[in-house]
Amino acid sequence: MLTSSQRQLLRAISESGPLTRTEMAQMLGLSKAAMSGIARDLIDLGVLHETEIIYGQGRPSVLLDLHPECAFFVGISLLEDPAPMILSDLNGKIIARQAMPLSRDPKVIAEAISEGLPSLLETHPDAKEKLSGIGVALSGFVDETQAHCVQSTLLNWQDVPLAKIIRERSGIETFIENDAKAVAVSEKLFGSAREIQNFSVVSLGDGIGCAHFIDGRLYRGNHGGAGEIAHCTIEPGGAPCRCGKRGCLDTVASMKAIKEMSRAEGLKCTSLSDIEDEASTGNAAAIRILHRAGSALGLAIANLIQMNDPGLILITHVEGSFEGLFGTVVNQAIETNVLPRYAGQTPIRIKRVDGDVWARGAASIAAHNFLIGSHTS
Amino acid sequence: MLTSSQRQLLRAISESGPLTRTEMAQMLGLSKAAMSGIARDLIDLGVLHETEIIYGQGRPSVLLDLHPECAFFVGISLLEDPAPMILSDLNGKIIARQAMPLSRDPKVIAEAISEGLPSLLETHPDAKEKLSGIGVALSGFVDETQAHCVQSTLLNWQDVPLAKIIRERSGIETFIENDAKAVAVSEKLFGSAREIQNFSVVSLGDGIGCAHFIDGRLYRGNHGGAGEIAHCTIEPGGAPCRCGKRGCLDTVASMKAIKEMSRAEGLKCTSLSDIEDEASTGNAAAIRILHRAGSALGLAIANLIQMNDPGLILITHVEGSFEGLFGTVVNQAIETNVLPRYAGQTPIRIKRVDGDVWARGAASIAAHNFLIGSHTS
DNA sequence: TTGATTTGTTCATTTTCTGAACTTAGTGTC
DNA sequence: GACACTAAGTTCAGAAAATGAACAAATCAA
Repeated sequence: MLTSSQRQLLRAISESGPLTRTEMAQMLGLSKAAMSGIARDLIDLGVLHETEIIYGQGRPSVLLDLHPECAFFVGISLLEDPAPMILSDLNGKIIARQAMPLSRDPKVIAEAISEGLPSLLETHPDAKEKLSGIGVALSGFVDETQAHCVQSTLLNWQDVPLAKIIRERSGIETFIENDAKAVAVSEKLFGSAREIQNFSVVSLGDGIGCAHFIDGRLYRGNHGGAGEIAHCTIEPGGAPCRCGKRGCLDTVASMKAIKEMSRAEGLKCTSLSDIEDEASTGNAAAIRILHRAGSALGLAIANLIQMNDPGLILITHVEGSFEGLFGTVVNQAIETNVLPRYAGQTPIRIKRVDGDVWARGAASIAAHNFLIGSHTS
Repeated sequence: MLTSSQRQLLRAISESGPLTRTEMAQMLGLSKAAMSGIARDLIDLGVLHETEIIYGQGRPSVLLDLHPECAFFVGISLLEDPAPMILSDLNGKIIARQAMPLSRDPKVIAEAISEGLPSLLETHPDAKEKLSGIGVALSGFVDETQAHCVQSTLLNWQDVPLAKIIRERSGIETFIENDAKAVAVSEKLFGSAREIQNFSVVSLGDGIGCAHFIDGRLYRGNHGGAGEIAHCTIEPGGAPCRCGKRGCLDTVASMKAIKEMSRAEGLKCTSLSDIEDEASTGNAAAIRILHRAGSALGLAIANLIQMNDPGLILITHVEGSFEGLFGTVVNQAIETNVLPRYAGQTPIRIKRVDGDVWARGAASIAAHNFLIGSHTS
């Protein structure tokens, strides 16, 4: 078990990248003497290692960084069938990847994970010994201990103690998390939001997910529902949504909605690019659909900016690109719906992600618990 | 200066009310031995005192509570002219109240405060000696050190180091804060949100303000702009707003907007009750106005709930009441725009506040800095 | 009255951090 | 190349904060 100071240090390095001992001492507000000891302990534990030597005036300083292979993590996404299962190191690098059948029965899932583990761990000589946690990403609400799935429509679950079941079957520390929140954590740990304390991730796929980091910590909300942007009412009195109300963002701007609207207009559409292509040739229906979806998403994001004033909005998307009409409309809708004095002040970063997002996010949940712990401040 | 443990303890008592030493030890995760010493020190300092004795099995336990008169605070609201100036104790009780002329010149403000202080402090024998801070509430953006006013349209300020100016002139520790955020802090310290970690305050007056507490701390946002709900677009393409864009919540649901719309319809309206009265007699224009305003506010609050999943929404209002049509429409709009599975899960509390809100909020900023400090976690 | 029970205190010990002096390993200058 | 100069990192004695175990205190229950 790590001490509180050791955790703080790991967190600082995770945010800032490699640091010298003197920098670390300043950041944590500790003396050089104390820092010296903490660093020595973490080096002895194999968690930190010396990397570069920086020459300047005076004695050269030594950069310390996390040792990427001091711990390994397994991430599993329960959002796809078959469910991807990856092995990652402390840098978020994917070392191996395999799949397991998806099930709705928690015990069957635990069994499948346990059976898949040996072959996954075989891919790296140290992985088995240094496996430090399993993370699972799923669609639904998760409690703040990252152990219980409170509710999942997709999996038809109510109060399932999934983490405990997997932990007992596999013997490995396990944490679960909502899909969008897992992606946010992976962006904070491994991605482009490392040093940012307040940011929101909006993940655009078949559905729309969102999660907030506030003051450097994932904000889960009082019932685990923070970031449920998909069911914000964007078109009052609009199309009925599967959630029971009308005009949700999900009914207009999710990929599923875009595809459905296209089909209704007689356009063939298997991905965003299909409609973008149609729109670029001047097809009025395609243009209308993209405008409607883009304006809705932009408005929702603008409202998010107004409400929470994040330091960054990170939009992740799987399909197509943001170079076309859709992206343009989204950006413009954000601009026109944000307080003019603020417009452009909040960076919007677009990131195309691959099929590993969810599994990588899941692994980052385990990594986060290893590095920083869940209940620290 | 207080130690970190002492601060944590004060925070816990401020949230939970009086506690026994054993309860405190459990809450902070400390040993009884450590707690014993910390409590003794704070009692010696006059900050804590023993109140009630609880009899049960075993040795009776002693409740410790904050000593209300261990510190006094001055709160000033720069939102009204003349500017109210109050003296409050650590319970938020207003001990004395006076006023000073409002000015846009920071130096004149500092001067007026310093000149007003002696007569204010005279009202209580200990106040002068135990004055622990001045808090100032204003309309505008404030930096995270609560010292600089980054921008204020109302006062026509840009980067004014108001806290420093007042501190230098008066010799008293001073902090400034945005109006809505100050109200949120006073609700957390003195009001009905004491024990709640995640909540949002929506203050309805001539304008609409909003502020969030997240994980027990005021969330200021990356540019101090968190909670700018008034300029969320609620009616896309709607009425032009003084901020430069269109359809802001402020143009439909603020008291100012309601009054203006009423006037445009030929209704005389000096307060919310006037239109409520008209509506109750069946006046179609009045009903229309209240419906429009109420739906807009309700939608904005519903979106807030979806985005942030707070544990409580506290709506504060000065004029009229929420018993009439307006309140009904607001509540209904919230219900219909929140994910049905969640509807009713987030408590909405309505609170009518008096003319002291802003000044009390200002005082609570000083009290918060005394009790908890600004940069603790 | 006696035992059970739980709060709160005391004190020796451990853990964690600090401050000051010191060592180390370079740069810059003559 | 010898010299001062500079800044990083280490060492070590001592301060500060927390712990654990034993104990004193104050009640209830039988």
